[in-house]
Amino acid sequence: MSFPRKTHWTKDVTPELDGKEVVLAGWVWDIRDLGNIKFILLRDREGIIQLTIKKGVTPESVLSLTQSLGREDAIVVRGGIVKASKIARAGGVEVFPSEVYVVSKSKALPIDIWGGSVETDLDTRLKYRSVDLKRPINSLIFRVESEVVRAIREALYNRGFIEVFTPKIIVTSTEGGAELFAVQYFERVAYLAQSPQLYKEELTASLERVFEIAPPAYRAEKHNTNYHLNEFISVDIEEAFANYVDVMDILEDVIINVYDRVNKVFSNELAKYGVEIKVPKKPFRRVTYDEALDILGRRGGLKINWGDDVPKNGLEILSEEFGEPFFIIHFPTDLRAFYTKPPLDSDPKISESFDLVMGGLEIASGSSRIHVKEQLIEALRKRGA
RNA sequence: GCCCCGGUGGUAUAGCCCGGUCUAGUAUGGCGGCCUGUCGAGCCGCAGACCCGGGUUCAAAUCCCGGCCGGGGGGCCA
Repeated sequence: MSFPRKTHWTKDVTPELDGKEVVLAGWVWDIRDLGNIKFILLRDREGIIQLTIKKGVTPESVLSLTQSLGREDAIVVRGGIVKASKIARAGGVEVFPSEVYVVSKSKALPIDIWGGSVETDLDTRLKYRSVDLKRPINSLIFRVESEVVRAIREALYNRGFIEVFTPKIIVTSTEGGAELFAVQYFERVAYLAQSPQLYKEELTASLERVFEIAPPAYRAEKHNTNYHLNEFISVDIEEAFANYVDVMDILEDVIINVYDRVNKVFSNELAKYGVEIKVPKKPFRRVTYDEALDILGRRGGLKINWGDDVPKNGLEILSEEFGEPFFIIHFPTDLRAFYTKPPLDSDPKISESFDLVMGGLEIASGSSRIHVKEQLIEALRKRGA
């Protein structure tokens, strides 16, 4: 079957186009049939618009065709735009179809995607994931994710970084810590990369500033929380001729650009779900590890031994204290990866390192790297490598 | 792996403690009908379910045992 090419997203059909003709395409979200007048809500990726079918106005062929339409049928519609003050939905615009093409009929859906009184269990939703993704909130999540990644790239390209892609099937651990997934690599065993870290460091020796949005990184840990995954998208950057303070500065730009872009593009849609974006301001607060422990001990009633990592509830207390995103800097050297550079102020127990914390979560970490070969070898020896 | 909780139409649930009144209730979705301005549309009608196996009992959705599946907590981990 042939049908005309889609000319507009539903969100682009605005009252200014009153009297114009458009071709829309999408899925039947809902039908309200009042007999001689019928309203079809058409959904595409960008939103929902109302099609109005009216006896005496709509052509007979369209009238009879729309009799048999059902929810989630895929259709293409040619029609005229009419500015309508009475309708609350779809920006006060309705479309009177002159032609309707049914691309594909839908069966009854196995789950509720309309967000009424029935909330489907996650497990059932995942079973019918392609249907579940029709829910507007899910489509929004994917579109925001895409914008976030675009904003990260934008900020980093502006800072002179280039994007690289490192191997994901590797022979051994690149960073230590988390367990690796083993995979059969022909006649031998290989592992899925947990981090692009060491590749990144090698790349700076020629390309200076690189980043990778790893698709994805793998950690073989049997954790079962909503903030730990076995497979996740990581953003890694590495810069030559720079230290941890320079990197925090870049990170601030990246974070602010992400919030700013998402706010500009999605503030209206997010408001429907009660989400309001606050764009953080530079510079982010920087507290030292020692200060953080002190604050937690005095105001949070949380005692942490020097040398231990700040636990999750500690980060939550500090987030409450500071509100905005903040850095914890100068972690104990032994707490960080072997390539992290000590000493700070000639104290080898303290490193040039930072964590970025937002909303009680550690969302990024970084450090100056050791650039003297002998020190690197020494650091590896200390860890028993 | 450990502790706790649960599995009833497509979906989400009530009923289970205290077995019979369950011919299993409700909402939503589906199907059919009515309505020329709906927007969580409304109204009328129809179809649709007790996870599997065993046991107790005159009688099991309901009680007991086993299995399978799912949820929550905590542990490890970023």
